[in-house]
Amino acid sequence: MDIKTKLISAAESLFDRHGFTATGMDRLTQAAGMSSRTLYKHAGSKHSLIAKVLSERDKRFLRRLDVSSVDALFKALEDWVRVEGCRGCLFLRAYGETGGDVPEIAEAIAVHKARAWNKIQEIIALETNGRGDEQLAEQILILFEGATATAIYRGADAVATARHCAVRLVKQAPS
Amino acid sequence: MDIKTKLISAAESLFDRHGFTATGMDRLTQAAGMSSRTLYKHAGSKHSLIAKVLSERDKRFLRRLDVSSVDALFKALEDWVRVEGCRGCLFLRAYGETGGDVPEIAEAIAVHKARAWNKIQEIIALETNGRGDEQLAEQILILFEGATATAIYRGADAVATARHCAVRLVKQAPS
DNA sequence: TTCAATGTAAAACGATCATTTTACATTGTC
DNA sequence: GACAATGTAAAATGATCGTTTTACATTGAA
Repeated sequence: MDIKTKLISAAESLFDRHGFTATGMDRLTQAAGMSSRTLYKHAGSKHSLIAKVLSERDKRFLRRLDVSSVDALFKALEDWVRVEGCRGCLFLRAYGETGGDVPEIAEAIAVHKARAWNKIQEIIALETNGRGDEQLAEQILILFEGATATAIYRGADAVATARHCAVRLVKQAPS
Repeated sequence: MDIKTKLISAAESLFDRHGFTATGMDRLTQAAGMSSRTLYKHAGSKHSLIAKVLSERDKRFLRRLDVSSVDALFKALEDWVRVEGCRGCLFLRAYGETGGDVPEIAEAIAVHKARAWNKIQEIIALETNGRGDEQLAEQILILFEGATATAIYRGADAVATARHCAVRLVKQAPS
């Protein structure tokens, strides 16, 4: 595996498991199997590493959400949670830990949330024959965020519940 | 104001604004206006202080949720967000930052989530003539968590959207 | 074969971490 | 008027933080 990929994926699991601030560079170098000199050559700084981790996760996550129905959207989230577990939205956690005060991190978060929101709007447009129902899309977004948060302590079943609820909302929408 | 109250309320706002791990004891003593000796006399340790902050927040938050309808429940959350702002559920953030590895913190989180879940079940029972509709209650829980998470980046309007959605779900439920 | 790139290992950097300690001032109470 | 409690101010603790540096090994291309 490419050394940069190895670093970012090791960092992602440590950040997810223990939090961003609580994860020190020592533990990071050890998990990535490289010297701190090499780590800094590739990452630049811890803040920059966090931003890179978030950008990679954004890509990986949205690749999974490449679907065209609300049902499939929540099915994809359910799969993600069952495979990767769930400790909450890593982007919102990064926001909470940094207070939104680190520009490159705040930017990565904003990009991800905008892309997810666009994806949901796109799916809603497909399912309602092109009507741009903002209200419905926001309801689906809230269910999506809610499923992610609730899955932390109630497991993947919460995502299934959100899925049924979301599908019903879409069915009831005027098309 | 009582010195312990002052400490815990200063700690709550710093933790909420900057995160738990990123907030150092120096900043804490300064904000609370007391020496570190006094702080440790009352708090015991940082972990214990975090647990106390969470317990106090649990009390304060659930006092606001002392209502008997789903509509009032989300109205209360909306008020909370408009008054206090929203950086996400402080309990889930504490879970994310500690990885659930600190027993006294994990316990405070579990207590809060159990109490909120019970409150929602109680309201659903009231609104459906005593039928214990677990599925509906979980949907409301997910909307509640989702509103809290979404409000971080979309503001209090997201809570209003969740509110309308929740009310509709309850109306459609068989009673 | 020599140069530049890319890596490791390990020490050093000054800052900050959570926590304890030392020394002292102010209380209210018996 | 002595005592215990409760507070402050500030230094010291040893550990750990993110980051840089020093010294050296390996490699592939010119």
